[in-house]
Amino acid sequence: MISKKTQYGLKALGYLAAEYGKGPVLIADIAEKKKIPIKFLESILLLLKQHSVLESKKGKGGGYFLANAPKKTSLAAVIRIIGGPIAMLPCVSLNFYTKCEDCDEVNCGLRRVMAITRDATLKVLEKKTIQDLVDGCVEMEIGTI
Amino acid sequence: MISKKTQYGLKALGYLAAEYGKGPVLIADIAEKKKIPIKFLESILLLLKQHSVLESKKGKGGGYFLANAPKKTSLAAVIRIIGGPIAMLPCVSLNFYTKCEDCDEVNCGLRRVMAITRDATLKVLEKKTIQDLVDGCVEMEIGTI
DNA sequence: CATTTGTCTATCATATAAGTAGACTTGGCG
DNA sequence: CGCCAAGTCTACTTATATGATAGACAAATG
Repeated sequence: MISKKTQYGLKALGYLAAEYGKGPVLIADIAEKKKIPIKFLESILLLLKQHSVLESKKGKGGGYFLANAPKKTSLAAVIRIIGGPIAMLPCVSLNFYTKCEDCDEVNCGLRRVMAITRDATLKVLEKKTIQDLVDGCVEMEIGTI
Repeated sequence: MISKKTQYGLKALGYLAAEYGKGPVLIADIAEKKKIPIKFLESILLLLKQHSVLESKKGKGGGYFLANAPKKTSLAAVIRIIGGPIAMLPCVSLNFYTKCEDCDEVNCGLRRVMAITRDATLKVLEKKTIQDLVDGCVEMEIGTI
């Protein structure tokens, strides 16, 4: 289970993806449309900005907007920023690895299985981007037709 | 991330899988070998027994043992018993579904992606069993040679 | 310079996780 | 029968994470 925080962050990004190219979007606007507590959302957006997923503009006419095209940011990246590790165990995490006390990692059966699980999950989350979070009809891959 | 509790449960099952067919195993034995706080382990094993994953025998010569052959119990089943949902969001959980307030599930982009992720994860966890948790050399699939 | 908007710090409430203690029950065995 | 070895159950305790809120501060626009 991902935290509410991560969920809120992903929803907000989906909204910003839909508004991409239309200039800054108000925090209050996102909060209302996506039904997210505004002060909580503030901290999430700030975090995403600090990790270069978002950019912002202050003052009148300001707001938040995606730092890059929606397709450029994977869901895995976002989840790692807000929610931390994607793997089910610290000892199989690629980005948040911590050594497993009390077990020989080389022979650990649990570790072996969890590594496989991680790969399967990541295969999806690395490929999907915040473009895929846009609500409504499924976005077609136009490609280079 | 799965909880320590789930992790302990899986490790314990891995140990019991290795001892399968050799009669009851003491809680204290599992706790020592797998370095799990004994009282904590007690409650986990009891929970697994209540869900028919384990059986136990009381009194002298008693202990815990698998209710079925190691291959018969999937990791998904165990994780659901101890740790709850496998999906990343309640609204895409197959076994612990709760309706998503504040969002139209049909059109929710996040939900769509999380359902795909869940499928990828489950494909592994439904297939792997506690047989796969046995430490040491990778178990070969002998099959019906 | 005043208003709008994002930024930052601090705090709080609650829930969950993790672990501990001790009494109770069951069953084997002499 | 009666002891002892095991699992069973109840009740806490403590630590940490989560979710949320309030308010002061800083920057940019017009």
